[in-house]
Amino acid sequence: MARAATTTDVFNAVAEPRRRQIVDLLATGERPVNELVEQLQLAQPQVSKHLRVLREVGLVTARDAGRQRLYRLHPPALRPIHAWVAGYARLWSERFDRLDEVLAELTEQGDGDDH
Amino acid sequence: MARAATTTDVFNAVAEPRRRQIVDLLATGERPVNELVEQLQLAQPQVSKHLRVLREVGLVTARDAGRQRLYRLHPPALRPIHAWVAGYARLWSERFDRLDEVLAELTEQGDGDDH
DNA sequence: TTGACATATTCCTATATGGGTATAGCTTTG
DNA sequence: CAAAGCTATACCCATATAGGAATATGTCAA
Repeated sequence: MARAATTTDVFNAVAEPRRRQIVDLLATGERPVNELVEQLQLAQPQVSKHLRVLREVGLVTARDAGRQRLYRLHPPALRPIHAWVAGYARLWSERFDRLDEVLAELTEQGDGDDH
Repeated sequence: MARAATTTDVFNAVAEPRRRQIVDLLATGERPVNELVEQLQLAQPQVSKHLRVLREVGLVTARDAGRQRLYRLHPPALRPIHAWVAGYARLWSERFDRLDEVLAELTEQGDGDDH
């Protein structure tokens, strides 16, 4: 067999540097493909393809605005990654041991929303 | 061009499900390839190959023990991923807003070690 | 030393991209 | 309606795997 499809897994989607760049660019807010192309110094078709992947894993959403299409970041899609890595964070920093406690407390208090 | 080499990037190394499984198995402690093969239900050569990738990105270290080779997890290698994702964590949970403050405080106090 | 174990490599194959280029599909403007 | 602007797709190509199978390498046991 070959590799697993990147399109169905957030880990894979984000493993591609360009796509991480796109995510970073969208961190500040909605952006048209147009602008991403410019910032990334990459051909428009390539950018559209990366956006497609990001859309399929739920990391971004699109909205039509005239002849442009505005893309917006959807952070919650990163949750699986965060959840996985966070489990190891305390293994390299003692600070996170105390953090576990803090988190536990905060969790009891209120509930964070999902997207 | 084609894809970037998975062997030089932790994000890519961990994008592969099997390799994440290996990391998880090593989370509890040192393990011989032998045992990983059994747990993963995967052929030995494949496991050795995945271990090679993990070794090259610094996620695991190996130690010879008789005819076995014991692999040990090296969590700090996950730092880049954690750093990147953590930045987005507060975007899906308000709890993390307060967490930012807590982190800032803890950072001032003492410094965590690196591996 | 020979044979059983435990791992790492090598070679081969099918497949999933990532980028390049051309083009189709829409929308707005003149 | 025609021209121009903005995106998404369709193809084509080179390349990096992930697995499979066989084999090389190194170590311990009889």
